[in-house]
Amino acid sequence: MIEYEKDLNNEQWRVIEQGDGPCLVLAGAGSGKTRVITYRVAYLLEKGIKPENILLVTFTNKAADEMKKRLVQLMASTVIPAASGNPDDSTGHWIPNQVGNDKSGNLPWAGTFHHIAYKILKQYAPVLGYKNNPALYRTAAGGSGSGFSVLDSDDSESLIKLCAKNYKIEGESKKFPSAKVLQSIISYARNSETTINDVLELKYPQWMIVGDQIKSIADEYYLKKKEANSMDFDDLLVNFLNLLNNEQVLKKFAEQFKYILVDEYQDTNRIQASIIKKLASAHKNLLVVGDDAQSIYSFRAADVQNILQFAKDYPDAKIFKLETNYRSSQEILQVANEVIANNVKQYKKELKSLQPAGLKPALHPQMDQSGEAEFVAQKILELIKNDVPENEIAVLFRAAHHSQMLEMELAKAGIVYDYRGGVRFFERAHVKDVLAYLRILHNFADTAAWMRVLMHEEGIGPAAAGKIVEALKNVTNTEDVKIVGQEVLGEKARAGWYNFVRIWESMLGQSKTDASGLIDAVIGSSYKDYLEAEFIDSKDRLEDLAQLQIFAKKYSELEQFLAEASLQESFQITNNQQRTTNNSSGKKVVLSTIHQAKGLEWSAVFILNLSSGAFPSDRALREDNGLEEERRLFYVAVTRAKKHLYLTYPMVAGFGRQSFGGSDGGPSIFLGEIGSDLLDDHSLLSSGNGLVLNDEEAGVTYELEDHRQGGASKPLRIKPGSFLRSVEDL
DNA sequence: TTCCAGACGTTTTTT
DNA sequence: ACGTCTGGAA
Repeated sequence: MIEYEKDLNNEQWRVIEQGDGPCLVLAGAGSGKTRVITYRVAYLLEKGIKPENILLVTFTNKAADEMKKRLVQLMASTVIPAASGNPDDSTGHWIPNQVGNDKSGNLPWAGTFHHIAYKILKQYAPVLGYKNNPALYRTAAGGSGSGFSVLDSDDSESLIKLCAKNYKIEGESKKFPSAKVLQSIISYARNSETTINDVLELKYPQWMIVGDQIKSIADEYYLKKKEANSMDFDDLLVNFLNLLNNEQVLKKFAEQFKYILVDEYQDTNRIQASIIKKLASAHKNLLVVGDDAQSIYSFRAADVQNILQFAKDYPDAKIFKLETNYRSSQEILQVANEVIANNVKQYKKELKSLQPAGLKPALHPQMDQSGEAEFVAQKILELIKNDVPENEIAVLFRAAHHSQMLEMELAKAGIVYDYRGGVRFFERAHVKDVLAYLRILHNFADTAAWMRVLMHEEGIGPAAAGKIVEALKNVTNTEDVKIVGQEVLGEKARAGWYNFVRIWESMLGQSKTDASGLIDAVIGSSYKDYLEAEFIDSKDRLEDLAQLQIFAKKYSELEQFLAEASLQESFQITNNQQRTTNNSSGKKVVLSTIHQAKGLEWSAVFILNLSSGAFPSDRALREDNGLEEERRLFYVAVTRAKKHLYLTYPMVAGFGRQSFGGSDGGPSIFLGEIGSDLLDDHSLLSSGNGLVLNDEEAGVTYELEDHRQGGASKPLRIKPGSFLRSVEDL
């Protein structure tokens, strides 16, 4: 019998034991959802289901890794019959292989939608007409696969920019959406399975006038991608779905995946739901887990309707609710419950805490952003002194740049922190540069990569690079590449071209499958000189490239390496090491956007910048259902906290940036949705920049300094007992 | 055509 | 405050 039963409560156990057929699990925040999924998989394996017959889809790579890790741990301590894996001969215990090594067959397929799509498309893309220049493309080991490139959003944006050039001029009005906007319009349309017109109407009404042009650009972009033998993130999903429209392919995979589990179902979009429906069509053993209250990815076309309508899509679905919360005190949950109750479209859930009574969440307005940062730093020191470990403390914020002030303050206070977010490793310019060199070798038709590589050379700009790319289309062997530039370029650009040829030749001197060796060739070339000449931080950049090389060593196939780099996979570098300093314990306070904090928990959580304009962000409010989504975001933030929750906001907007992103003064409307009895409200007891109030001495008039306008600070007066929410109240 | 300097507007979130 | 874009000079 299963030994791990004792870890579970009844709610959870019922889900794990549920029989076959479609099933929806509404898992409230902190209800142990990850545990339920991993235990369910373990349970299936124990029943004798083979790993390759189980598909586990997660939303992020991080989540996939986490699940695999937990599964390995779980399985290591559990007796699994021979049918499902490789039992150790002597003990009969299942011996897990390395995490992520799914060739072992011991772990089920687990990954993001994009990852699973890539894995299958790698094999079947030729069916959809993707293929590399056969004269140039040779893979080492038998050459399966079509050698397509995966474009990340940067690449796709620059390709779109190329397409848009021709249409911009035609538009009579001077205004035209930027490549970035074009990309998000095109992408949103594909992910939501709607037309460009629909998207414009819904999200970008101001661009409806150029709808026809945008449509043409989208068509041209589609062709360009095809020509470049490339797929962007959306193509991975769309093509995967198309592939499943092929009877034979569908049969193979629908039969293979006897059990399908989808995590974070509330964050799936239309295409993803369609894919799942196809894959589950044969066996119908589909378990989706999610919390509609935590749907925070609508900007990626995530559609809450998927989870809200699950029972309609799968009429015989069983529905379970997990409402026991293991994480937070009742005081914290009450705040979360009360705020989320303002949302109309949702499943009603009442989170029940298992924790003993605790502290009320505290509200601490501060004079301005620096006061807020100072306050947080001081409180963190206090918490640490009271034996809350550093890694049990997190500061969460709406947008990445909200943390700037705080970072300075933490550094001053000597608090070590770990920043989640910022420019991700594979998105750093120099990393992308080097990858581009490898990409042109792997997929000769990869226009985006060629442009990137060529434009680094002196004298070669967009025009010259474009000419070369055009000419390369007629080239059929690697030797002829060298003479292309001579034919189409003018005097000035040629020197740059010869320089490129030198790099190209040194790459050809390496084995084509050896990513690490190829990176060597690039780092050893004039690219290094370029880095050293152009950037003060060239040392850091070269260090990054060394890291990239170490990472590359794990791969025996160039194709696999490049794909995983594009999909941001299996590579967690300690982000921005210069932003942290070493301390002996290695424990660090976490700074994170709320989005990235999903699924995590800390003993103490600060939520910054809860001011109107910043959170909910003005921008989001302009969208349909924007307010409800922001509210869910707030809900996610609050439910990360186990014991201590601090809410702060600056009463004055920062200098000079009132009109943008930052706060425009006054508290977030979400704070107003919390009953005052639920909060430990310090609105009258704030101590920030020059602001010292004490409401115990009622009857006195307090003086405080107004630091707005930078210069001469003048005293402000406030009557004791008045409700000070923002400086405008003064 | 490229390159540079100054103007501009800009920021939510992720695969 | 920063990165991207535009317009003009080389």
